[in-house]
Amino acid sequence: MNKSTIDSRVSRTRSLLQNALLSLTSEKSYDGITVDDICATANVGRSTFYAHYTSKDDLKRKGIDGHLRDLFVGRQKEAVLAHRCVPSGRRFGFSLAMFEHARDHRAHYRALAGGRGSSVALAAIRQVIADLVREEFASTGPVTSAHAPTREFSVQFVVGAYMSVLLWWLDGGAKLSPEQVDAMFRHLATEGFSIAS
Amino acid sequence: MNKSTIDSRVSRTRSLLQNALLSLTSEKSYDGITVDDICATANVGRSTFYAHYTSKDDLKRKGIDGHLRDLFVGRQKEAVLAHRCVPSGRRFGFSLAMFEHARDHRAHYRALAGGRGSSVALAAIRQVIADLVREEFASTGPVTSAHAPTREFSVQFVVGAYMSVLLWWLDGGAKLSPEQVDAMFRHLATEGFSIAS
DNA sequence: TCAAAAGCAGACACCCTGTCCGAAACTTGG
DNA sequence: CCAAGTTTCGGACAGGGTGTCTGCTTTTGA
Repeated sequence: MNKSTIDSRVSRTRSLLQNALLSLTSEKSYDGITVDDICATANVGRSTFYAHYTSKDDLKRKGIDGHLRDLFVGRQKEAVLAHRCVPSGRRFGFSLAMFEHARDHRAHYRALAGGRGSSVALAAIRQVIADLVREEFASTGPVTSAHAPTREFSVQFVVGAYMSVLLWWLDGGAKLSPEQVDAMFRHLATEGFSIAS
Repeated sequence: MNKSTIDSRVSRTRSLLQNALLSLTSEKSYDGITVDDICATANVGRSTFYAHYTSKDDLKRKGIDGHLRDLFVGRQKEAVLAHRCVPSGRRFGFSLAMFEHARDHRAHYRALAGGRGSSVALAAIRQVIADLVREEFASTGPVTSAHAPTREFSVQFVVGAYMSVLLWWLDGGAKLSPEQVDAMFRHLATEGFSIAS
């Protein structure tokens, strides 16, 4: 049997488990969900669960990774491409794509990152963004300035700001368009609050 | 016996438990700490624990309430005062005071906000900062710009960035001085990542 | 068709939680 | 100082979740 092809049973099981977790998350808090709950909802044996994932967090993490990959592997290419085609013109190329994606999958985001419990999901999303930012900083070179913020400091700054406005935007119902929040974010990030009145 | 006076054994026990949780939080993640760990560290019987608190979270909550009060109610006044003394010259006046405060009470912050889990404490701290920022924006007037970020958007942006670098700084052992991180934060916040090479 | 891969149920040991109890230790008012 | 009232302690207990393992059944794909 070819190792590279995935047994249909495997993908079926994983899909069932992922969906089960997703649907359960909208019913109760993440912490309150047990592996048993997930298996019962998915109609999958508990031992089978552990044959695929090492823990509940693992399931969630892999699920998020997968979803984010879908979101980005397709999208990000565009975004990354966009900012690379205009290397000096468009910083934070991930921004717009991410906002759009968040709006399109608002329910997902709510379930995974919403409320307060699921710190795992938030951390995962944060991780993805942090990687994107680091990559961008690496390609555009470090920020040169008088006060010389550390590279990592800059990353934390941007990621924190981004996550904050992203969640705020979603919690508020995403009334502004992705383009609007993207513009505002990019403006503050590049220009800052300079009193250049 | 007067009900209002507290048995010395009671206050002793509670203090021991609070301190135990505090010191344990700097060793391992909050989730990884068990009631047994706390009791062992505090040299308190497990049944005694449950005579005072209903759960680990209860212990944390009651501790946070007390500590946050101590930490902020007194200090916050200073911080607010500080930025009012130099209203136009120094944006984000809370920044330095907050960094210093965080360093001085690092153990406390770790325990209260450490890792990522304890959303309760994080939310409380975040709230305090958000209020300070809002107040500052209100006094210095809105940011005028082409892309016109919402007032609240700006608040979320700054608070998110601040919390992010604050936690990053603390998690890394607070090796940089408060003055340094303050300078870096203020620089990025006011100037942004403008490519003004 | 048939061997390999995956699924399943259930048992197991382990850990953590929260409750309860009686005995021992302590605090405090008289 | 003493005795009553409290608190603490340690251990036992049931309940529930975790993660592993095993033998058996089903499904897959060549």
